[in-house]
Amino acid sequence: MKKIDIAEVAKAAGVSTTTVSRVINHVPTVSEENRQRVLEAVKKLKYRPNPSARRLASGQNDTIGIVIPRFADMFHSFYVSELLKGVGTGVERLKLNLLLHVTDGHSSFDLSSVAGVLFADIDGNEEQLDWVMDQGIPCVVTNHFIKELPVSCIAVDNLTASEQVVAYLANLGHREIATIAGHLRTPVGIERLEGYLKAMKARDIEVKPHFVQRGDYSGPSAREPARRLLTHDDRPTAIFAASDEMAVTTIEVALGLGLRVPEDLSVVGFDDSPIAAFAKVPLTTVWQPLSQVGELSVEVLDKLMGGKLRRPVKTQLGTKLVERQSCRQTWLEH
Amino acid sequence: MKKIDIAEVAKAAGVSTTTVSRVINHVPTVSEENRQRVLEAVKKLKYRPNPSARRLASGQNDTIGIVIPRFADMFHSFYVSELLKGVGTGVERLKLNLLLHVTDGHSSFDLSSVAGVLFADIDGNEEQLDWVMDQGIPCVVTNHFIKELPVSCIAVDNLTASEQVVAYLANLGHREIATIAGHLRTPVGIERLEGYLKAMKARDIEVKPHFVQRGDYSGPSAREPARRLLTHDDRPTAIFAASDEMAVTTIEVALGLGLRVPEDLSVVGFDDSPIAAFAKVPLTTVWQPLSQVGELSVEVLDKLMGGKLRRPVKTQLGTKLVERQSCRQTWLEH
DNA sequence: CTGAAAGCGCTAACAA
DNA sequence: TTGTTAGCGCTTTCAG
Repeated sequence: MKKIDIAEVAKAAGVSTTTVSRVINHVPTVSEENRQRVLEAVKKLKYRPNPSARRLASGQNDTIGIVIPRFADMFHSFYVSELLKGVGTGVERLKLNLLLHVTDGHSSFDLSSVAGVLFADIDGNEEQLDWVMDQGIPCVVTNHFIKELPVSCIAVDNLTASEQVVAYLANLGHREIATIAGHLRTPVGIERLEGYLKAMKARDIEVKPHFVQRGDYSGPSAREPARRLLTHDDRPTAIFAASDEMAVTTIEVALGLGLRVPEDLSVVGFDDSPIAAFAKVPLTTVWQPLSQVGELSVEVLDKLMGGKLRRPVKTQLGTKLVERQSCRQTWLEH
Repeated sequence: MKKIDIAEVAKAAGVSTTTVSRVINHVPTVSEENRQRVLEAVKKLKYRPNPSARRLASGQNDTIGIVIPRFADMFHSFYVSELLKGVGTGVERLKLNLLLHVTDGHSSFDLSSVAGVLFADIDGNEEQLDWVMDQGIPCVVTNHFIKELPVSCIAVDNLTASEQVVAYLANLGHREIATIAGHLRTPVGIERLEGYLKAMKARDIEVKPHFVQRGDYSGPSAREPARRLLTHDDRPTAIFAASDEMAVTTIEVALGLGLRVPEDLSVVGFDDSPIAAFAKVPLTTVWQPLSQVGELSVEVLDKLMGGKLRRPVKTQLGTKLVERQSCRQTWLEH
């Protein structure tokens, strides 16, 4: 079974390769008769145009790469699924192809075969980003707002989101508001903490030293911080955790200590991951427009590739506080 | 800024294009001196070989496509993340590229640019599968065990898994075991129900008509079935739900009805999704080797593409029952 | 509306 | 060890 190329089809249809090419590419200047003959030949021979040859000849490349750092934990899984949903939508709408690369950090993949790159976060992929930028390949970074580099970033506004959480809690009458922060080596973690600090300050609420604890977003990492907070003489009436996992763990610790949630303790999470709704106490948390981030990123990348955008774009999308049942007004506590 | 091709580099390095090609492709028969000169020229000119030209000339294609049906619900998200983790690993190990296509069902994507296709389930993608098989493109289907078609399938052994659930429950002393099945139009749903039925029969336990209820895997879909089961005069002491979401909902309904879990009702789920561990009552459920499925699929596909495999492979991977706190021995109930 | 011919950038014999 | 020379399969002028 020999391979069928455009010439075979042309021969079978009794036309030139050019005409076949025209039919394939939907160029209108082909007589209906020829078009039919070509279409028939294509079907009969099961002809499939060679994409490499196509791209080579037309000098085009419509595939973008997306690099995703290690999927380890649940947060990343949820984050990635949501992001991918948006990216998938965008890619489909713009008729692009998506080359996926799940990286463990340093494996260099064939970024060369791609017209643009999307970094789903870059924690651990800094060198790859550098390389891509160095090569002048258009790229967009999501979830990681990089102020220093002239690169496009699409992320969620974590700072404002955290401020809103504190505002919400304060409106409920809370003043003893503690936080369990996430990793402080990434912008996300830093911003969530800063938002808390800023909002507290804005309301002239004192941030007692032990009110700022740290975890790493994972559930177990919040166990100790939560215990410290809740067994302290001066315990908070509300805790803002930088992830839903940590919030859920916090609730568990509280319950284990004989505290009632939300009666004795209000808890707010971040992410609105699936566990939030199913948790022992349905969690009030921050929803992020992750799939929008994905879709927008593709759009921006596409423009970048098309040269329709000269300067890097830096965008932050808003979040929404979703109220469930883990918070309560202080004056109802008694 | 003109485009740099291999000829430019050759000129700059004072060698032929062939030599440059050799250096790029790590062909050993190049003098150290020339190699260095080429490398320098490459760096100075920021030369990046054109992947299309490369593939065209070498007649190779090392990218595989993965098509993922609509991500709608949580189950799919979790399923996809896990699968992708495995696929990512496999692809990296085998030095393949991964073209991702998230489909809403019928959009035809550029499967032509790919040497093999992985279908992450095919619910709703039947025509695409047909087309790919028709074109003779190697492919592997996961999660969906297709007996009728000569196509490779890698899936989880749902039948045995369900049998084991019933066995587990029976060993705990339960005889009044009901089930809330999932979609019965896909093999997964059917197998989970069949496993239940088969195991019940094997133990000579009567399956009362109302003991077989149906949902669609989603949490809300189990609400009515659970209520029917639990408000029935002849209510079961154990319920096996075909998904964790449905199991969690079942627990909620039971709790709402004043039943205790696991004291008055044992519940088993399926998937071991993240919500299982965080649920109100930590859920005993079935863990599936999803990432292994992904990795194995890539391996099989690679062999298929390399012609190292003539017949389609049909493999079922085993599951594991993970015990948490939603089940209890019947004789402890009183 | 159609076709001949000139590449697209690279690889792979084949010589040297 | 190196270079010459054909293509790889398709698109795209440019005449007709």
